[in-house]
Amino acid sequence: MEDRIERIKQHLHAHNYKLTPQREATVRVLLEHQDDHLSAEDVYLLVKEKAPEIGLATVYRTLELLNDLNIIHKLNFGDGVARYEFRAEGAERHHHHLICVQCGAVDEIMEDLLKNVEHKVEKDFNFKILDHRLIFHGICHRCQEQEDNQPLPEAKQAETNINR
Amino acid sequence: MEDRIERIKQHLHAHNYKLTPQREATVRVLLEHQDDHLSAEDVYLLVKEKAPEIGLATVYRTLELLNDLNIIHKLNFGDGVARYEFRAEGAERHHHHLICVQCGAVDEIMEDLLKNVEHKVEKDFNFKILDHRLIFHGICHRCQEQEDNQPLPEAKQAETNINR
DNA sequence: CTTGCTGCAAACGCTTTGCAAAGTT
DNA sequence: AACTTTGCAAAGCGTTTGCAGCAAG
Repeated sequence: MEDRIERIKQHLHAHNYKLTPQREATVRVLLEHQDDHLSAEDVYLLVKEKAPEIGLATVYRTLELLNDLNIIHKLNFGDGVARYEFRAEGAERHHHHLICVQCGAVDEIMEDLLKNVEHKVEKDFNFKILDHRLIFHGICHRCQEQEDNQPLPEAKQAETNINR
Repeated sequence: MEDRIERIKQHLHAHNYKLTPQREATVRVLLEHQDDHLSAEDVYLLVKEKAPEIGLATVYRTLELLNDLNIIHKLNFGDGVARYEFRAEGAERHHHHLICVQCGAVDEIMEDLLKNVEHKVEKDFNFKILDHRLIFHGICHRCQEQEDNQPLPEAKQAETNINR
């Protein structure tokens, strides 16, 4: 944790940026919620608990900075809100997201399943791939179990509502 | 073309909606630009050429309606603008998008490359897949050729700028 | 004459920006 | 002193909504 912060500090310094208290607080919140895909507003509210004087604009600026420096990753699940997650340090390639259309949960697949597909695309279309995004929409295992046990008459709508 | 319009008309009637002149004009624009991934604003401007009195709100409402009826497909490439494309009538499964980060072009792959990957995900994660989205970011074959011939000093930035 | 559809303008939610004050070197 | 960074408020953007008028069965 602390060593992670230290490395990020170095990273910022290397690009002539400072790890101000506000930035550090933001980084800590992100580190503590690595699996949560927080929106800027989420981050703002969490940072406010530690540093109540921080402004929303600063959070946005910090997130943009961290994204530009490739420290975090800006995600877009199509619901009109940007979400942010830490980028794995080991420079591992991608992971993918499973979005449940019933409860809105976002799970992750940590393997890169697309090696073969990528090769095929690069060859067939002569397209040099730099990055890819793969999102599955469906029903998560938790909701499937619920359905089996107690088939609710009115399905409760997801809070993360894609392409509504 | 005309028969396609007629079928859409039936489709609307079946759900108690009318194919008004404004809606028809919008559908025609979409039909004429099936490969273009138009934004709502794009559609609006094109429709205006034929029906200058139309309002932007009507275009939005029409696009939402057509999307709800599964006649068109709302897409999100992560640049903060919704884009729309016609859904293949033959109920073919998915296709994927290749977005060039240099010129902003959006090409399509018409095959579904993910059959195997889907099976694996459904089995390994017990996640019932309803839909998926796969987007590759990279350099399209056109820009690659340009680069080879005349390596420009300052790369011209794409107009479709993802996660800027 | 009831119902749906439209255009306009205002409102909306998320994000960015201008600016003066505060902090850092 | 020169330069970042900050918080606030205002503006920006794409999109949605309220409403009065219009169109159509």
